[in-house]
Amino acid sequence: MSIKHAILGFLSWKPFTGYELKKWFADSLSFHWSGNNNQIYGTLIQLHKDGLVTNEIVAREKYPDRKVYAITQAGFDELRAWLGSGAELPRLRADFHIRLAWADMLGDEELHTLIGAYESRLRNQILMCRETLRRGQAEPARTPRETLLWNAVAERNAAVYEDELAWAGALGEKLGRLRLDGSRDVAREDMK
Amino acid sequence: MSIKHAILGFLSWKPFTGYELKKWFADSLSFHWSGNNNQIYGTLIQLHKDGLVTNEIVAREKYPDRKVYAITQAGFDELRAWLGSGAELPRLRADFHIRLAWADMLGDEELHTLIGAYESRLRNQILMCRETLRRGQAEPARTPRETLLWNAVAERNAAVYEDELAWAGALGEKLGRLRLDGSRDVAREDMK
DNA sequence: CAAAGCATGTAAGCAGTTACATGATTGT
DNA sequence: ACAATCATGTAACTGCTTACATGCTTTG
Repeated sequence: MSIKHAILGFLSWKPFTGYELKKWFADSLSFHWSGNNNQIYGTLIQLHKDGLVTNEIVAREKYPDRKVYAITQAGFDELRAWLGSGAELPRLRADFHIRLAWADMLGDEELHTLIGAYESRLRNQILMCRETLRRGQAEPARTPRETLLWNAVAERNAAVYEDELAWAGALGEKLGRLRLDGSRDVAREDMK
Repeated sequence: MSIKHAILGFLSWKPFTGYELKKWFADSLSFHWSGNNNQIYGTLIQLHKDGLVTNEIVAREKYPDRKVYAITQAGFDELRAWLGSGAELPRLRADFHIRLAWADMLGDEELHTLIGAYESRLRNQILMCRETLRRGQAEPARTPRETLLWNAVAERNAAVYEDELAWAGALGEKLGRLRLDGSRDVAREDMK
């Protein structure tokens, strides 16, 4: 997977400038791209070379010129072919899980604090996702089916954070129980 | 996040060769790294340069020499410092979700097939995860707490695929319902 | 008057991937 | 005979990231 097809996707909707695409990527919580210039402008140049998009320079007073990109038939065909090809498995890249694998080096307090910090970060992210979802799915919304698809993706994205939060909470509790079942020394340490 | 700290983690357990580490990464379903040579051997060379590991060449009859890497105190300190630092948010990179965002171009049949293919891939992956979990958490298992942590991570990894499958199933149903509520033409198309 | 927005682009670098290269040994 | 395992390493590449560079305009 690369950002290429996502850009073609946006352009299949309507023409955009690099700057506008950048904002879409940067603002989206479901598409996990930073929206950095190098990648977007670079990919657009490549797509243009490959004949998948055309561009038109629109000069304006008082503001910089805009380079408006539009999808070509070849671009449309490429997008459609990609849609039909098999998707990769989803992949949760969770720094935190790698850390946990070696976290037995840490004391109970420290581990507990770490999990707590992770939970609070997750809670914050969930609030943002939920707020975005609540504020409406203005997005494309050209057909009921498209709206359903966009909402499903955004919903699933939020759910991943929520599930992760629930899992972290359950883990914290399990660790607490293990702590009680364990040595009295550990229990005493608990009282600071 | 990079593989650097995961390698230090393994070495904090006991000394390993690059070849052995490679297998750990390649075989793990929870650590999402391919276990390619370039990255592992390269990182080991870097870690050695930085004084975080030592290496000892062990010559053997009939087999190639082994370069056995061991963690140093500096490496241990680095690992511990990293563990204490804040973790990033988890990030589900799902090709399939990006595809769905533009899948309204596809016909009902085609979309249904696509979701079905994704579900079957997920089911397969879940079987593998569950089998690995069932066959026991031999892994490090030096303390009950470490076992708990490793199991929790593996469990969460499997759950992500299961949740994704449930979500995809629910999405398929929603699309089906929308289809019935929609035009008769679509319904007729259904009968092939 | 400073910050944010509009708009394009480049430089440098990190993390990770597949594939190549070598060569003995063991299992099917 | 062929494939897999043991074992180390390199080359070439993709995808993505932060930060830099420019310069005008609008908003706070």
